[in-house]
Amino acid sequence: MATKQEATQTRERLLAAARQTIRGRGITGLTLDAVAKEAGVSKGGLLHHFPSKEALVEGILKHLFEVFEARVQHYFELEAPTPGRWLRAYVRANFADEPLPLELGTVVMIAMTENPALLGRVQEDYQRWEERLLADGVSRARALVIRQAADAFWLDQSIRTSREDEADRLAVMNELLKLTEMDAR
Amino acid sequence: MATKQEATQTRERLLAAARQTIRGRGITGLTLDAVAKEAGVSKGGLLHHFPSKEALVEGILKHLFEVFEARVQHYFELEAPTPGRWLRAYVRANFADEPLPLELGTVVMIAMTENPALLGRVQEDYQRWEERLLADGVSRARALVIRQAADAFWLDQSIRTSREDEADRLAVMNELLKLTEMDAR
DNA sequence: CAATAAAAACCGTCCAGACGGTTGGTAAGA
DNA sequence: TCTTACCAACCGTCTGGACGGTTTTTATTG
Repeated sequence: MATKQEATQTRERLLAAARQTIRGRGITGLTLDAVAKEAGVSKGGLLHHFPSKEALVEGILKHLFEVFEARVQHYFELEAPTPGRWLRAYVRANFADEPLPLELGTVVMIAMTENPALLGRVQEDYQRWEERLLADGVSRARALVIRQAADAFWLDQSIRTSREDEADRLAVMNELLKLTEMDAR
Repeated sequence: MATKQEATQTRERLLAAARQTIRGRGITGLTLDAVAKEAGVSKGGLLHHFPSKEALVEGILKHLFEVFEARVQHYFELEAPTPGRWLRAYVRANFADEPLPLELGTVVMIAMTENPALLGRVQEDYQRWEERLLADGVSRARALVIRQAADAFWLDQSIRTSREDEADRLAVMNELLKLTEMDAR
């Protein structure tokens, strides 16, 4: 029963449950009890994989970063090898359908306001993206603007109560993609 | 001792204390006890002014929105009456020095993930801005991009550990201001 | 201008449940 | 036999909020 494979599965189930808990119960709803219950695991079991809540938050954070990074990579390969390629991939990854950014934003927020030290540990990844995005053949200021606008997508999407913003979403994405090309350095 | 004026002062002290609590103890650190203690008021006193935690969050939210609105108004009056005037005021308000946006973002986040109904109540204000920003003589897509990028400023600033990003900050702001002018409709 | 009624502005205590985390165990594979 | 993977019960503290009291302000009279 306790094979290594099943252990990893449990770990992933716990991470998935944590994400679901955030989606369903909000920031302060992310508690050990809730996550354990959501995953169908005892709290002791949860604490076996993540020995503290901080460790759990860090786990979610790292996992989401990894998923997001994979997404960027995916879109990068589909993108034409012209200046702004990384930026366009980054934009597309943010505007992809699955609601990853919302959870990512939430967890980043928790970490940010509550445990800056933790955030620092994950920041290396962020730094790597930053460098790629800024050495992408687009002016620094323009690149920063594009990244910021893309980052804010989840925020924006969450504030406006679900109107049929599909058109706007595409419009914003296309505008950002265009901005990567109008400013080749 | 408890004149109407001082009562309002207490209310404002409570709101200030709540903001300070967020800054100092993070999202989950925002508790009634903590706020009351920070304000030097009993918990009963706090609950007199804000009969529930939800009411407190709503109070902070409304207050911050008001402050921000006043800021936008202020910068609007300084701005040249050419297309993109509201957008430029909005950008400047976001990039102003005082660290309002971080708390705003935090509270919006709490409300957003935890109590969407509450957020809806404050959304009228947001809607008003939105309309102004979109009827500003700049194309819709461009306007949306600019607003999003401005919104994300606080997020961005908080994630990157205080490097000397002052130059970047100004660069981003100026780029956004420029983008309001390059796209007159 | 008192006298007084009534409302508003608080305080201090208490509580039931939720919180993060500990402990002592069991079962199974290596 | 030792380690890994888990469970169930439990602990001390904190949580949002209820409650009853007390003091101060305001409104209403005579």
